[in-house]
Amino acid sequence: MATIFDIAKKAGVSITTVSRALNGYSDVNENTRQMIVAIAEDLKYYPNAAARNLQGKKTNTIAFAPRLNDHLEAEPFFKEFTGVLALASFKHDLSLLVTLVSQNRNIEEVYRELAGTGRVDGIILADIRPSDERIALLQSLKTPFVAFGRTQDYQRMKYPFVDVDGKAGVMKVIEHLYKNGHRRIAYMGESFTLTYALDRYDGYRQGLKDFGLVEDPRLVGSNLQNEASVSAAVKQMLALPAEERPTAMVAGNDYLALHLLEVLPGLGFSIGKEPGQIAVTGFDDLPFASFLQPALTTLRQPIVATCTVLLDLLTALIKNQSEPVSFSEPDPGLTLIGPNQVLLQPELIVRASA
Amino acid sequence: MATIFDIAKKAGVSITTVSRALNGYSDVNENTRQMIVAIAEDLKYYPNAAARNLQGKKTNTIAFAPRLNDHLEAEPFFKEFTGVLALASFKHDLSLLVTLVSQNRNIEEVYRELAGTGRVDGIILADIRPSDERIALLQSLKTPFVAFGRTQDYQRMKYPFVDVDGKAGVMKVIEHLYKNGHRRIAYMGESFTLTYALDRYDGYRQGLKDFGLVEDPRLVGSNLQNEASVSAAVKQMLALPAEERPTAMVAGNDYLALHLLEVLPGLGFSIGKEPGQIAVTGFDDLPFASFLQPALTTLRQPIVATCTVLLDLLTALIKNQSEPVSFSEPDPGLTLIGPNQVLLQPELIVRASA
DNA sequence: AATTATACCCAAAACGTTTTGGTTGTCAAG
DNA sequence: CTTGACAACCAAAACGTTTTGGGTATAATT
Repeated sequence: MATIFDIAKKAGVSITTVSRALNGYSDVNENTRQMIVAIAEDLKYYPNAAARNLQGKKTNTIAFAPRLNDHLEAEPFFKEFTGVLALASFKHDLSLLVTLVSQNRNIEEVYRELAGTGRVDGIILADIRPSDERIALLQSLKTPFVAFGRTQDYQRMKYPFVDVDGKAGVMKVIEHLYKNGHRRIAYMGESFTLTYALDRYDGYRQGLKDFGLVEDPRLVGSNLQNEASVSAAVKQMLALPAEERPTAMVAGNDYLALHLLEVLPGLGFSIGKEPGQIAVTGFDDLPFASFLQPALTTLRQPIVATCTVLLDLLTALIKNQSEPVSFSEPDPGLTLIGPNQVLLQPELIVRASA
Repeated sequence: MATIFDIAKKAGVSITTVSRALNGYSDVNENTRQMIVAIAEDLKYYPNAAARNLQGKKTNTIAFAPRLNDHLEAEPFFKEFTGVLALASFKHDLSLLVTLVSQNRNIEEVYRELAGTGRVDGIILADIRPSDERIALLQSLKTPFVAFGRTQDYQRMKYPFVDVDGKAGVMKVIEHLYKNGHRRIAYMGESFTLTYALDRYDGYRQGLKDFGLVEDPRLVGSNLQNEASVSAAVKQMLALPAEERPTAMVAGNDYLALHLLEVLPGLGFSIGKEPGQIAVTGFDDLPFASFLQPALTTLRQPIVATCTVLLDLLTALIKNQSEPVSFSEPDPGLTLIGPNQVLLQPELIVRASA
């Protein structure tokens, strides 16, 4: 690999001049520059990223460092999200460093290593919990970062994030179901360790309240993560006396909804919006949702918009523009709920299942 | 950020000793080491990655640098693949640097930058073409790399790769169709710039030949990439006299098959394996394939096995074990067709559509 | 008592850049 | 003829590690 020294020798100038020529400084003669550039091309010179970094230059790389969930229920969403984020980064001319963080590993260590040691210019967090140590850590490290999701104390902590309004989303679902005549609506929830899961459940409770329904604990499943647990929860609910059974089931994500579609027919229940059928809804609108049988009524998570805004925020922070930025893809469902704190609305996609 | 100097000062030793203590060398007293480790923890010291790199140390990072396709037909596969690769890298304790390479950008530049400048320990290529400049380039740079897919001259070039045997796969499909009575089988192909696409088409031709069928150019679509082009091709084929029409359509990937499922009913044709219906097959077995209506008969691409083997090969190369390695997930469908050249068999998944 | 071995430590070089704080020479203005 | 401005260049420091090639005690061996 050719270095700046090789070029300097060949050109008969100092390495300073080579560096400045290549970086477009004005204090080098145009002829000299052209000669240097020609030699650099000839030698196939490309600057060593590590050396450049060590000088505190930008890496043009951002990290995506989600905490890995033990249950891989969220894996399809992870793949979708990562893919979209990679494409979005590409549009900003950034590389994406994907570093998964295992649960049991020392969280602080991982993020300090990412933040403080010149590997990346900024970090995107995901899988935020109601109370998440990582926020304060990254703030103290003064690394540009944006979270996908928020903690409970987001107002006080004033960190930048993008979140999808799961609560409002599920409330829309409840409204939809209520208007279709449903009065006994069950909630099939995932593990409640992450904020978004709680948020969606919150939407369920608020939705019921708004329509004067009371929450029946027997109609709430939690910590569901695979077909077995869904099946168990469903059986319990459907063992209730006919008039106490749910007529609709709101799932915390598309995968749980998918399991419902698999389990219910086996128990002799039909799924759909007709009277006598059980209505089922999901959350995310993953690519398979529209192909399910019946097609799944769900909330579409605006993944592309999310990634776009995440990157808009992060690149602004990296450039040290602490002021709120304007977004490259302004969205009707976008609200600024604080400085650099963005809330996006999921879209209710009504299909055949509810 | 604390540096090695801060620790040295506090401990009253030289930076050499700090470095060696932290890196587990034997020439430092156990008491000294413990003191140094304690101070390091206290100061929340984490070594600067750039500095370490500059010394030629490993980065524990590998790059995934696919060439971006202009048509995004392959996008769902890209997402799936990237996600699985990230998870696989995680299991090897590696970070994954995703760098998309745009078509029009100077290819050489990108890969030289990745390879020569200490950002990553190795590279995974994808979207290989029959003749692909990148292979020779990376070989000349002496960077560890593995390709997903192969060039035409893979025997001569002797570079490591993992490929899925698209030719054998499609041949299996043809056999399946033939045995179900089909004699007029159409092929709906994507753009043929990438090797795998040609390979699949090759399987189609060979399959026909094996069963004594002759290829009818009117039954071959190429360069299909969206619903419109699929629709046009289909209409042309179905405008043929009844006895010359295809009774089965083999698509080059699941997305094209999906388009077929959308287009055919609108033209008054039913899809399935019954006489009178048109049989449709895909390739990839993306997550949605089983949910299509009718469920798609397709070839399952072993993405997890592919990524596992890619990483087995790459980590071995990084460790300088040029010898073929043993694979952590030995697969029945795995063949070693050359040193470090692995071929995996796709699995025929028969569902309702054919 | 002199030599050798061993344990422990360190100064300086090296990695390849960018940045700092100059110097030198030329030309125009005074 | 002097001064100042400007263009063009450069030596050295800096970034934070690891590695090289030692050194200096102390203990063990002759």
